[in-house]
Amino acid sequence: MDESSLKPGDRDFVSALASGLEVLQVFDAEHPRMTLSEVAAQANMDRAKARRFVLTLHALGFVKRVGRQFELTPKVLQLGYAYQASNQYRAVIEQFLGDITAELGESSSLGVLDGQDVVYVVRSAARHRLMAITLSVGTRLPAVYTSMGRVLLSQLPDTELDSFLDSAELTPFTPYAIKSVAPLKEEILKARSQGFAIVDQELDSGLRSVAVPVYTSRNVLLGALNISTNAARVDMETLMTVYLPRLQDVAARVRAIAQ
Amino acid sequence: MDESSLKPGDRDFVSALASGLEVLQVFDAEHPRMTLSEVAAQANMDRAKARRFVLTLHALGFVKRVGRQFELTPKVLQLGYAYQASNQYRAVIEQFLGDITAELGESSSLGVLDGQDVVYVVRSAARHRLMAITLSVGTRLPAVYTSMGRVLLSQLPDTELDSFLDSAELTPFTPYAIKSVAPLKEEILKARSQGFAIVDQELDSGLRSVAVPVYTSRNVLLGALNISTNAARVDMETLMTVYLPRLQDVAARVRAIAQ
DNA sequence: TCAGCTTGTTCGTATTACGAACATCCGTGC
DNA sequence: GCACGGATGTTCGTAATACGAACAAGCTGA
Repeated sequence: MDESSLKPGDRDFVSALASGLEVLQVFDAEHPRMTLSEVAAQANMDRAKARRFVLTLHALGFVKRVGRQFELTPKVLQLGYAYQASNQYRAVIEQFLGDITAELGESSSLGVLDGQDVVYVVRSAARHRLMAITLSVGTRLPAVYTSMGRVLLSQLPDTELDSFLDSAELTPFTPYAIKSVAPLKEEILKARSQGFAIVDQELDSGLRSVAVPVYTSRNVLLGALNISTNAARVDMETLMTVYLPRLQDVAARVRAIAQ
Repeated sequence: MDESSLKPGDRDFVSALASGLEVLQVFDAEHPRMTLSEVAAQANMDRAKARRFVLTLHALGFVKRVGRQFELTPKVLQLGYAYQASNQYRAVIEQFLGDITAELGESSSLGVLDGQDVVYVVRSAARHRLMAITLSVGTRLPAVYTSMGRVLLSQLPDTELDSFLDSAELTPFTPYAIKSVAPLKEEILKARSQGFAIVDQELDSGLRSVAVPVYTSRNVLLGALNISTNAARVDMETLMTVYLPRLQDVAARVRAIAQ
């Protein structure tokens, strides 16, 4: 089978499926419920076409109707379930992350690389934080501006890393954010030699995080573990001397059990 | 717009989307990765057809190829993200559930009704439990055999409850499980009058759980909160005198903040 | 009440998805 | 090493499916 993906317009590309998934994905945090016309506008699609997809998703149970508006049903969670269930170490990682949160009072996550983004796969949220970090499983953030992304990129072979950096779009979120490829690559190579990555207020002001890679005992990369903190509360020294060793401890314990 | 859903074969039903989603859903805990032929067999679909859908999902980034096999990518988590993000009280409920887990050392969840099932929407897993309860967000379990399901059913109007029970399939999982509709309805009505439901070893041997409904201050049902325990470790009295009040406390606190 | 805008729906047909059949690959046994 | 059979990969004629222009119905504000 040819390695390169087929494209829209190819005979084997089912454009109706692509359009239907496009419709499913226009429901987002900003648009949790919409009329048919709003769906069509968001999806940049003919109204009659959007109608068919919404009605089909409704018939399949993925969308429900409230008056003239539509919104997703919990059945959509099932679409991600197999991915979650296929990670056999997910439950134990969740437990370890919960330990971190219980002990340090910080949010902690497992993320994986997906295209240009990091996707949150497991998450243990800190409690009683006024400065809320609003993330959930499935959230995607640009890899280049997250500690997890940087540490995962550092584990790529050079050719893959260079290829990634060639096509990386650097759109700074804060004044602190890296703006060009050369310093970014330095940070990634630094993460490689250190075995961890710290990102300080590059994704959002006040957001400081540290991440380490987590491997199985057979050296298969499971993802990156991180702790997210508030820069006003946690200084760099605490991050390095308390939080990082904690992460490294968890990564080692996962490695000891994960084949 | 007609309230009754359209059916396969109707002109407005996009069968290609339905088939594509069917293919996406044959990846499950038992079949996390499959060849094209295996996908076709699981989906009960012509091989060439399954190929087109798998190739399209691959082109869209939802599926990746490993040799001759295909598996889901973390991008599928994005399909559920909007549902999660649209629940504006999710983060705070997650925090409260985390408190329960920290305090009692038990798993705690928020679930909602979806068809005949309860779907886990928020989950805080207990740590260091040898008797593992393997669930994740997106997991579906039969409403009639779960405490959350029973308590959610108890909040339905009578006509809806009777309609649900008319079509309910009772397939007992354990010797303790209710086998017919009359005693089930009694349990549900009991849950309605008590304001909570307890299910004891009906879903799985050793699994004991208690659930309460959680409402907003405007009396909109958000779902059910539960605590799952091991019957060998937690007796009924502790469940009633320690765990249940804890749940009711959380439900009240959610109500106080949730509009 | 009426007009204008939005939402809901229909149906002729262009285009798309279908599957039978052919092509290629891989693993096993001699 | 080679042949064979089964599994996997792909093509292409065409049946049928999805498309969108246009009509129908509903809603809201003046």
